[in-house]
Amino acid sequence: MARTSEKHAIDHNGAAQAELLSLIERIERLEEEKANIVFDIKMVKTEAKSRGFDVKAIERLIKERAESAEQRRARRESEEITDVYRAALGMLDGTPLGEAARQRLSKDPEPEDGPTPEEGEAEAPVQKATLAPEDIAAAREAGKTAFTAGQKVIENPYIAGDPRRAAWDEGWCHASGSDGMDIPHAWRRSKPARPAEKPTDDTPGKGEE
Amino acid sequence: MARTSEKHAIDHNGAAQAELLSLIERIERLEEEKANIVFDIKMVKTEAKSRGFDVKAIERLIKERAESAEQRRARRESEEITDVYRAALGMLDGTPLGEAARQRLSKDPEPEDGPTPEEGEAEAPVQKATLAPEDIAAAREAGKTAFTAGQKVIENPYIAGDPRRAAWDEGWCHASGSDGMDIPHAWRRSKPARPAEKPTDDTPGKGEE
Amino acid sequence: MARTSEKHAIDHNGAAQAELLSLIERIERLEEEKANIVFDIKMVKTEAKSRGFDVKAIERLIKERAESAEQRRARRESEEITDVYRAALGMLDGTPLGEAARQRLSKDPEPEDGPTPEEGEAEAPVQKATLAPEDIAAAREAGKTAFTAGQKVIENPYIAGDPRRAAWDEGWCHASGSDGMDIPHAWRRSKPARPAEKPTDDTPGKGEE
Amino acid sequence: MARTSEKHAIDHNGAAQAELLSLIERIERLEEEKANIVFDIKMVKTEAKSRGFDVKAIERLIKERAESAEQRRARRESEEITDVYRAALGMLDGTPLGEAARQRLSKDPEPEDGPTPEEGEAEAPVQKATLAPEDIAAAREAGKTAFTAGQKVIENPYIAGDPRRAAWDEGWCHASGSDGMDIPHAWRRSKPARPAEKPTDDTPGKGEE
DNA sequence: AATGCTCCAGCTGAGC
DNA sequence: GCTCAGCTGGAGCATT
Repeated sequence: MARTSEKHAIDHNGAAQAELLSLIERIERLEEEKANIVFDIKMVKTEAKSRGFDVKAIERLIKERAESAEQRRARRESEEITDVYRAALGMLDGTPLGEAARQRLSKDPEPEDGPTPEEGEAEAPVQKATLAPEDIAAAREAGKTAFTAGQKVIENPYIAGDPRRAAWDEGWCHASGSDGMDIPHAWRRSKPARPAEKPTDDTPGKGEE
Repeated sequence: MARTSEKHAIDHNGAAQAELLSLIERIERLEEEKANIVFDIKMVKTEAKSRGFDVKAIERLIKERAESAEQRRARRESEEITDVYRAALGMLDGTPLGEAARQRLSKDPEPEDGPTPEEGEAEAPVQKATLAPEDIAAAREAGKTAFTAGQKVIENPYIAGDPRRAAWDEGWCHASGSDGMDIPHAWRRSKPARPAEKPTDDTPGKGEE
Repeated sequence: MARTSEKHAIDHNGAAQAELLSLIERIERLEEEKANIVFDIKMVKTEAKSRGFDVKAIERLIKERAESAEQRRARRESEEITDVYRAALGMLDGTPLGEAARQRLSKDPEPEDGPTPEEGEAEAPVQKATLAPEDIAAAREAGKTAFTAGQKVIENPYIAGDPRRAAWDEGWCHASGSDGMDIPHAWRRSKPARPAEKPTDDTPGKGEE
Repeated sequence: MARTSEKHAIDHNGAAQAELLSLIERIERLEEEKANIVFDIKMVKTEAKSRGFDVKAIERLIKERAESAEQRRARRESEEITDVYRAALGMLDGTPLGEAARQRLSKDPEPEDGPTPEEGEAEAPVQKATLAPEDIAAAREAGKTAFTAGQKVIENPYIAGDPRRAAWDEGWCHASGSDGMDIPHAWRRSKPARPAEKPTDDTPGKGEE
């Protein structure tokens, strides 16, 4: 320990140790902060749960919100394809096709043959391209109005595949949230007695010829 | 196991070592087999990809097929709730509500007040309970017929929330697979030119007043 | 689009579905096999535990045994460095330096100044290079003899840093295993504090040799 | 959004949405902070690497430093047992037994037969219990002195199993760090090619108390 | 090609 | 006793 008289002994020699220690302590400090934050997150989730929200759903939403446009596109596409495959394997049981999968399936296999002129009939099956933004906006407003008028969300007049369907939904939901009364029941995690649970046909014969 | 008269060397002493070694070798053998299988799985996935399938979607399906009834129920519910929340936050942008979420939202907030008599109007919004299995089956057949007749999948006559909608879908899809021609284009992973992509406005202002 | 009567209808159409289903089922089959093996591995580990072995240690050994030479070298070096750092931070508390770290630390800081001729004194601190293989072998034999003579493993005459120290250890250990009686006590997981750990007999059936 | 005169306007309607959004945003905020910290940690590690430290070793040390006493004990024991097993399988090749494993192996197989009176001979194989703290301290000082006198770390006079061995090591290492000159060569990751690692002295500020 | 990063499943320890 | 959160280990993926 003697080591002569320099004052700067300690801050010079052993520089490597000091450096190492410094690095380690910096990391430890950061790890501690991180642990705090992780704890906070857990607390918020606990709170959410205690208020009746589905934490898993919240987590999924947060993930979606964080997605970049490209990631979102990729996820959407993958989900659509899953729907298509699911339909192919006869696994729909009870769950209708998602809209996007519907669109994908309805795509003409030989699109290069030209446009599909029969598009444009009855109710609303309109090509996205042919709809003006104001049509979309109108549908949104219609949805709001519908909610105000007491209509149900399932009374959306647009059929699947029509972009106005989504817009109407949004309008309805928005109105239900900010203009109507609180509709907490639909928001909460249901957990209603779990009436059936058992007699469900467990893992049915997957057989599919 | 003989272990008779020998100087008790190899088979007795070192019993612990032998035991240990045996255990380790058994595990190693199993690990090797496992590695082989993992490799095989990877190969199959590679093959699937090379044939144009979306491996991620396949993995999702395999997971679903392996689910127990309870797990399936839980997953479904969580997905529904996610939809509901997504709608609440105005994140639908382009994706209409899923059917289940629609049902959930349309549930009367005070179901204990009695049945909802106004149910039963126009097109097809029928309560699941009131539909006989033969109705479902009929819808399925109708779907098949519709496909044969050249109708598109988006022309499903049943509105969202009607269980026959899913049945019709299944019929249509089934027919499209086994009675129609092969429709590979819709099945394959699209990757079609990615026409837009471009100035993608990543993480747009999430602003939703 | 219809395309009705071709002969190759069934074996062509739905080809994509059939292909998809085939791929999925192949994967499922493999996954099942994998699950079986994973289960077997778990069983063996359970057995090992029930016989008093430390499963974590066994896993570590299996990993080491699977290592390539290069991986082994890398792991060793990283461990040495950890020792060196640990020493630097005064974290040795009770654990002496590992041999390798000792070597590393004893390396002359300025190796370019020339060889370190002062190497070769007293007890045994001999350079690896200067030791003939027969010296190593002799040390190994000495270890065996020492065990037979009732010496303890801590009576290894070679000092740290001498490669013969390891050889002697190996000889001693080998003798303790194959020439002596089984010495199970040292092999078993000690659990000294909690003397009885209750009459717990986890996974009971599993024979206790 | 109007929300003017209703009594149950802001604090009632849309309450669930607002609540949900609030929760989600709180989590997002925290996640963002967390991401920042994770990034910082990565940066520090990168810096450490660029200064020649072995990041993996640093991570290991941080983990050890964070361990509770019980965890530390458990880890130590598991490592010892690994050594013992390794020896049993003849995997020592080149690596002598660790001290702890040595101790464990030297434990009398039948401790219940009575105390081991032959303990206490020649050089230093002293029971921990019989060593006074001052003996340990003395060994530590001896280690320091030895370093000052130019001795090598491998010249530790205490044999394996003697607690003073570790103390001597600590003294030596401490002296090598704080009283000697910096001995960076032994500290650095050995990458022998890059002899100097530049005069890099990034981010010097970092308090060196 | 090799490395590092990220995600995911499976396991373990706590807590109601 | 059961669940559940945290964690470790591994596989896949992107990058250089």
